[in-house]
Amino acid sequence: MRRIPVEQRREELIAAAIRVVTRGGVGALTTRAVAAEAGMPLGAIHYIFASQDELIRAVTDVIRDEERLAAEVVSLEAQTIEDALCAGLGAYVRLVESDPTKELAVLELALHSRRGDRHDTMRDQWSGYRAAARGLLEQAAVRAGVTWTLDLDDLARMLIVAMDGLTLGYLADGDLDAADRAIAILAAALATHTRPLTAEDVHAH
Amino acid sequence: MRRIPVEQRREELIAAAIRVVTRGGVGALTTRAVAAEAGMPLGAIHYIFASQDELIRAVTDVIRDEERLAAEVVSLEAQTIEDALCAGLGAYVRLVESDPTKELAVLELALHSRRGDRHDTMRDQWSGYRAAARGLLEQAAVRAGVTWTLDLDDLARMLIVAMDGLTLGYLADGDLDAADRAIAILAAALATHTRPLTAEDVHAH
DNA sequence: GTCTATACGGCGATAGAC
DNA sequence: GTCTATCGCCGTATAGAC
Repeated sequence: MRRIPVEQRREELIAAAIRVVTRGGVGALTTRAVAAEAGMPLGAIHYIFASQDELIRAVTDVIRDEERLAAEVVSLEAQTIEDALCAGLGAYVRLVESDPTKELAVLELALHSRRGDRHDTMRDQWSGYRAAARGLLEQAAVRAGVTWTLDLDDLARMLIVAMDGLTLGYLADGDLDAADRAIAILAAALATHTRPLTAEDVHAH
Repeated sequence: MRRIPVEQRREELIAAAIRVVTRGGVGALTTRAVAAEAGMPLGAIHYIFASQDELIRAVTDVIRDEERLAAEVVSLEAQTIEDALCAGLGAYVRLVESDPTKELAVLELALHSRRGDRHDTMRDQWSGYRAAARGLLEQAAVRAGVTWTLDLDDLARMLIVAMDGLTLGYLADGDLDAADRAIAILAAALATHTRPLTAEDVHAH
């Protein structure tokens, strides 16, 4: 073990912690469990992370970045805004379906960070989600040749509200069909707030 | 203490547990903390609840019933569907605003119950929320003299999706104005799916 | 029936051996 | 720099005193 550089060891510990928290929830995220999962001695954690709380913080940050990355990968081939939104939200729900406990862990970590003196962590996390959503909305509009008629930040917030709600709803009953119906209603509603691009819009750019 | 009937003691313990979990989260919901909060000896818990898990389950159930009750109390004086939805959702978000840590605890408990062998608990809880939402939608429609043009269960699900998302969003950044703007978008969208009552509708009843 | 005292294990953290 | 041994704390659960 002596030769492993600190940075790699740090990453391995975080990866192990993510597996642990995914499997057993925040309550199971203990230093002992992480060390065992990573195949490292217990003490290894404490000269990389000053405390358990610092480890949890690092895990939360990594998961946030992973999720943001996943969102940016979504490529929307659909032509209309409504189809694009249906496809995007549908893909997201199926991501939750493919690994529900992971999403459960994300929510648990977020709520955990909201407690105590780390309100900022959750604020930043959701702020990042909304920024990603805003980017997707812009991209979809360009592709469909339309422009949004409501404030983009408000629409992005609406989209994240929907994703959060869909996540909780799916975790509760696992009803994928019902989620799709809710998505259809929502996509149609958001698509209402677009209009075709005019020459002036193009010029304004 | 000898004279206190079991039922009352049970209720006091649950009330104490709710205070504890509201204050410190699921992680703080320990038998010692609850006993101290209730001013009872540690042992008192274990001949009322077989285990800590049973106590947590009881707490979850009580909170679920409380929330359902709160939802049914909402009286909508607004005349149009859109106003009624705005008022109802606005009132809900302000309930979250008035006691964020309580709502945080509700979510933590739900996610906690979803882990392990109690998937049913969260399913039933959300099912109850949707039933209440369905009732509110029906009531609001009657008052406004309209009828819904989409499946009521789907609309009710949409409403709960929105409430869950709004809750998480508000907990993240505490932006009440932004929540109101999202609510306005949503209320307008749902109001789209109504039409005025006709003579046939009245007759059908 | 009610409560005390305690057993037992898992936890985070650290001092000190290698 | 790396790991082991251990401390003190806190959790659940229970055996037995009142």
